[in-house]
Amino acid sequence: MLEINLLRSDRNRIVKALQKRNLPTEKLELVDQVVSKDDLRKSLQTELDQLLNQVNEASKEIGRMFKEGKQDRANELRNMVNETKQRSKQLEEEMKAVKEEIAQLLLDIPNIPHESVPPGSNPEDNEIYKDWTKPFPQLDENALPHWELAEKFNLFDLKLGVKLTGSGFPLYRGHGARLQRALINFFLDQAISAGYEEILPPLLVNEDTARATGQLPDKEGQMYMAERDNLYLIPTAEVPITNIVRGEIIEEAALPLRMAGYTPCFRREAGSYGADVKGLNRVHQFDKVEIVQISHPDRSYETLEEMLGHVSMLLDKLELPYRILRLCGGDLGFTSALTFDFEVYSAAQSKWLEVSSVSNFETYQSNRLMLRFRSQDRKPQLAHTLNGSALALARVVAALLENNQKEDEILMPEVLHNYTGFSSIRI
RNA sequence: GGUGAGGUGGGUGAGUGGCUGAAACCACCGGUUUGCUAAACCGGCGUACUCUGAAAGGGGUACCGCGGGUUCGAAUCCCGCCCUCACCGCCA
Repeated sequence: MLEINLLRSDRNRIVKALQKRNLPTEKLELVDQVVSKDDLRKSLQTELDQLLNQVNEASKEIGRMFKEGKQDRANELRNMVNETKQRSKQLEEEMKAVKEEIAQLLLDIPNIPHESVPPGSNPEDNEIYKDWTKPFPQLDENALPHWELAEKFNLFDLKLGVKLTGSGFPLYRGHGARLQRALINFFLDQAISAGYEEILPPLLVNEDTARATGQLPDKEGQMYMAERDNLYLIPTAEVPITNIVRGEIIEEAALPLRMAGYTPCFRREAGSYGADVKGLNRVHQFDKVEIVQISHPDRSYETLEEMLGHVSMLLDKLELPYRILRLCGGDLGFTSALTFDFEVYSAAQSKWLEVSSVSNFETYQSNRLMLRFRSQDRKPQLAHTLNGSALALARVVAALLENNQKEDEILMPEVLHNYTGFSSIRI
């Protein structure tokens, strides 16, 4: 959520920045609606506070009267207070309603794009922030896409996944399973040496948690739910990890907080069929190591750079061709101020696959989370939150398999040898 | 799942209807003292909203797990929920 005070004090800049997202004009009008609703809220607040003050004062007086034995005067006051209370009850209800309306409106206003976000409405307008300049892997004419390699080398089985669960739930086996485990460990080790604290969070979260990071109410349909217990399967480790600091006030000296965690991720992802969802390109369950930072507002863009560096380093070590995109206004996530996507080139499909998304949410998340830090002048202030995938496994695996295939084996990048226990996959 | 006890500020913990936004102690911050450190002493020390003020500040309201209720008045009484601990049951 955006802060109302910001909408109030910097209205024109915000509306202008929001235009980059290609919002329909009625969305832009929400800004003014929120502010005027909030004006109403303020005046109700003032009036209500005054009434309650009257009640409090009178109640004290009644106590005194009783002590002094002035029953009549006390009863008089009692009647007066009862009247005042009726009015204050009304006001309270009005207040509650107005507050809910404001909250609802705020939920519909996306984050303000960073000034560097390019205008544009669809993925073609994303800016190539860093392109791949070296040659792509040269494959044989009869090179196979990863889902065929999987069959040939017995690495994962989508049909078995269907048998056990349903489509989009891959079952990895043999070298395929070991490669998953190797990548997870590799990514975690890299995060730890970059100073992240390793977190192994719960995979199911309650409603409060899902709400605080914005999965509810907007993306309710994207999550699997355990209805009997009112719990949600996490779509990303971002949800439990960011919620660790929900409602906290952190000492400034402790910033930045660096946390990283491996979890499976569950996504319902209704819709969309065809080539884009073949093999491991898009699945309902996949593994991911997520990195999260809680940063000082003055330094959050340095933090973002640092995280980009971390993800680049991982891909360099895996020897995968990749490019970095700066998302345009139209493609930018609802809650993000600036997002960079990492795409890996999967040579047999001749396709760029998104393997990481690194974002700075500025105070948009922390405002909802009530996540603050104590600044030098002792005043609590909203912190900035950032996160990124480092990395999502399924598509990395797709690219590794496709790019490194030889006639009767698939070579593993050197950095993984100690993790996999093998340097190539053979039949 | 059953029974019992309990959830108070950063921590320990007092508080069973008005004088309690909350004692005391610890931690923390500022000061005095001191060659330095420590001790001692003095002072400060929650959050949100709101009004007022140029600001410093001052006033008000709410918050003692969460939500409702009783009452002129609730941390304190009543109801529902959540959670923690102990014992029993079950269990990787």
